[in-house]
Amino acid sequence: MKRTKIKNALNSEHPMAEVTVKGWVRTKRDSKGFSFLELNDGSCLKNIQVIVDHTPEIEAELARIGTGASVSVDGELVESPGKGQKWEVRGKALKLIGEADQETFPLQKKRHTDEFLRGIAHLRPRTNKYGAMFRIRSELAQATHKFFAERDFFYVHTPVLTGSDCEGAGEMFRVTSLEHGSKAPIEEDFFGKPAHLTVSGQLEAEMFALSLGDVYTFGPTFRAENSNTPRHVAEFWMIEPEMAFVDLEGNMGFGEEMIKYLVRHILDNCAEDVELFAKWVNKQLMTELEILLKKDFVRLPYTEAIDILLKSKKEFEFPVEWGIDLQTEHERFLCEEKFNQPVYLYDYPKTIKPFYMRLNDDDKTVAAMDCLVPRIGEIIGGSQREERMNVLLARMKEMELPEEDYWWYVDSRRFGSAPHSGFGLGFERMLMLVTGVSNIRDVMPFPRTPKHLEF
RNA sequence: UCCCCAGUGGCUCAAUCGGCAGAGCGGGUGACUGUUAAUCACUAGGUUCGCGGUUCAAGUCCGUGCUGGGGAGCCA
Repeated sequence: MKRTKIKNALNSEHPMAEVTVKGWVRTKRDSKGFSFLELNDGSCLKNIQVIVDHTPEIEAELARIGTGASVSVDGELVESPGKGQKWEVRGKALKLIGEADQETFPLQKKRHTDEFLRGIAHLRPRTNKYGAMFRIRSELAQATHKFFAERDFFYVHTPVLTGSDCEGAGEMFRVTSLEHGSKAPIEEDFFGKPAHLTVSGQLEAEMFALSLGDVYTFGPTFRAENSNTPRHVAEFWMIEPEMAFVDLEGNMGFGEEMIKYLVRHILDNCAEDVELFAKWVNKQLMTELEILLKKDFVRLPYTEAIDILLKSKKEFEFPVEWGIDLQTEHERFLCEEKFNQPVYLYDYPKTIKPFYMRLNDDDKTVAAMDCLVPRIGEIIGGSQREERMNVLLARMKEMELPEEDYWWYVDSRRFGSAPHSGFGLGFERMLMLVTGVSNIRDVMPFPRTPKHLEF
């Protein structure tokens, strides 16, 4: 018989004379003459309760069934006479599919620490919390595409492999098909020149914004930084919209609209899973998200931010003056203490920002923007791009970038250039925002961090 | 990479001043005719992260390495 997903069985409007459910046993409770099984198949947070009488055939199966085993149950869906659930399955036939040895199966019925579960990342989606996490992750990805589709954006697949080794100041992963330790000249390597994993699809996305209008990329991104923090991983997913004929203000407005849309979508579509996080992970979660949805994001020019920091009379480890790159302590003060809500900082000094950001009329600042949210820090980083070819070339020269490596990028300004803007939004940080989880390693199926390439 | 903290049974933790390694949960066995992290009884389970040192004696003190966590830096 066709399998009914537990989610659908639990949401059933009426009893079912014949039903088959399959899933993993969360717990088994034996009595004389009958047993209860709690079954979860991942379709939703809740388990379905199965009751089976101890016929000889069923008893033989039950003897080998414990927490973690996968089973199949044929029976009927009936209203449960017990408290705690509406429906239960009265099992007629019970079949063990995959045994789980109780002596060595690492998941128990009790709560485990996140640290322990990280060590068994291959099994943690079988827990309530991580099951909920990865259902939300899936929904958040779907919502991202939905958001863009509803606004007539095109989804662009920018390359993961890149040939420019000066794509950014960040450390990049080298890609090669040569043997380790090979002394062969670079010309003999696969591409005949140094190849790396992408740190951003932005430059390529810009080419498509200047042809398809509104586009976005959504894919994996790599950073070889030796970072050991709860906010950094070597491989993560980034959403990067790029929009033609949009200035910095439009860019910030769009980012705010997007964050609010995604939060709203998850609250509306993953209520049960989110509730788990609000209850067990972060008690302030719902309050935080309500504030985020209700208030307009603060818009604060960098220069004013420096002013606020100077006037705060707060002792910072890193002294504040105009021109510095803001440190974590500064960002936290502004976002969590001063405003306690999402804050856009914009118009940064050109000296601390990359070459492609549009130079403002003051000749000192560029049209950059960062969106900071409490608890997470930077969730969006973006800018209006420099569309004036002569200014762009001057900036590249200033920063000693080899023009020839960017010939195609400069070409987009040579032919039919237009104002355009975009930003990058860290997908995992967005997940941390909606779930209240504080370590990025716990919002990814198999996180990659320095010295960790297990699974 | 730097600073701080931690590592004891499968998991979460305890162990006084350096003096017999323990509990709860989980596992196993049994009891129980509607359980809900079921309950009750019995039971097994230890290289106290590795290496070296101090000491009559080290889970405990010292050195070192590894692992984990937190903070910072790095970070398109």
